Amino acid sequence: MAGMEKFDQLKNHYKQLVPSMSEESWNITSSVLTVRTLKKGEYLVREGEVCNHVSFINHGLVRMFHAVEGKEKIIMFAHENEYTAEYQSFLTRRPANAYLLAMEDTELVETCYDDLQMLYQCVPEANLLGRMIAENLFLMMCDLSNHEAKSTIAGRYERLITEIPWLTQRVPQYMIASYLGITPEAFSRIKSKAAKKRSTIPVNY
Amino acid sequence: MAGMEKFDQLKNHYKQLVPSMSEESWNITSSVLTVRTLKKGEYLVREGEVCNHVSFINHGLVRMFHAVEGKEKIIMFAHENEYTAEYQSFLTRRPANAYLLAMEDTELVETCYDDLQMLYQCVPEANLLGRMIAENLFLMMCDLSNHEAKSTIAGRYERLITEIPWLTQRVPQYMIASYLGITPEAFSRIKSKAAKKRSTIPVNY
DNA sequence: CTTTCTCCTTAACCCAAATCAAGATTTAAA
DNA sequence: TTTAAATCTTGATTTGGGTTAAGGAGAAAG
Repeated sequence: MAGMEKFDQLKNHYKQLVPSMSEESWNITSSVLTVRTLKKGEYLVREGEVCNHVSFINHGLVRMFHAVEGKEKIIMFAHENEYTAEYQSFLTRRPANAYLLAMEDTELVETCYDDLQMLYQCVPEANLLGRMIAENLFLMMCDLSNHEAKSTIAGRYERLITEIPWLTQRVPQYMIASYLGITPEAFSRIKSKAAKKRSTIPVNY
Repeated sequence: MAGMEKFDQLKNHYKQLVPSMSEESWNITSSVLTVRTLKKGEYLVREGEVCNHVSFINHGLVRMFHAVEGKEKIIMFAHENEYTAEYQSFLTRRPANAYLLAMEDTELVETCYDDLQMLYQCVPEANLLGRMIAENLFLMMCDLSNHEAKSTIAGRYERLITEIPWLTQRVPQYMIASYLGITPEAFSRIKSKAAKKRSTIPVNY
């Protein structure tokens, strides 16, 4: 079947989570998958719409954000081999609270809501898989909340550049500022202070 | 069996989530449940420990908080007929980032990690149940994050007193302040302003 | 090569909330 | 009931980050 290889990344991901998954279960699963491509700047989901798909990112980069008083507050970034969705809306079937936007040309492998419910009924491994995906999403939210609660902005910045170095390569700084919950100006100040602190280490004349 | 009725609340909760659950599945499940009672002020989990149980609250009240610079930042409250755990630690088997503390004398019905994994293997409905619990936890985190992102402190306070009125009855205000992410002093001022605003409604002389 | 965006930086000023401090009020204990 | 502890309120001061504004550097487009 044409384009079958587009599901390979997702298949690998499934096999990692559930090594015991049968070929038959995979065949049923893959029969409801669809590929979608987005150009840089296109929306996956808009606030107010019901999010009807869970998407696995083959390649590309997506950001999720709230629009608050005309400005955007970025919640998260997602990239290759990760899932993305306004999963709250997807689960509750209620309008999304956030936007999802492709920041680069992006290829997705998607499952729609009804098909996923069908899989939960028909494929024995699906609930296990669904549990692991929900658990992972939950853990991600925890990490987010932990970092926001525990660190100063400066500390969170230090952590970000060491733990997610690719972010600073692929994302402009004003978006990182939004992700940290501050203005670009404040972010700029913090950066220069941090740099100054580093250079305060004693130097020989 | 002595104390069997202590599992009734949890059984009801399961039946609501998974009406099709068989008696046999319930019997296997209940065989790994244990009851624990805590006095007011006792810890369920301390930061740095691995959280080894998921707990269903029969009665009582629990708070979860981060310790940051000697002060506590409250993440959530949990009460009767809700689950509580440092679920991030429970899932990852890594040290907890937060404390869980009984704020009243509390009775819990618990499952330990190994038993739960066994249930996932042996009880067909368990993965479905586990998925629903993880999804619910995820949705709760989303709500939390949404409100923090979208509302002013004053707005979040208004929402709190209308949607969770029992909180103000059972929890001192300085803890509600911590939950909202502000100091008790700031909370006091916001409250008095909000009260003043209400009394500004035209009055006849 | 020059122009035009887009993005980043720096400075001056402002404000909401933190901090510091002192009382007042409520609750629990003795 | 009196005392002690915990909680809540109010005021004065400080401060981190927001806002506004203006200039600079890079990348893309012409």
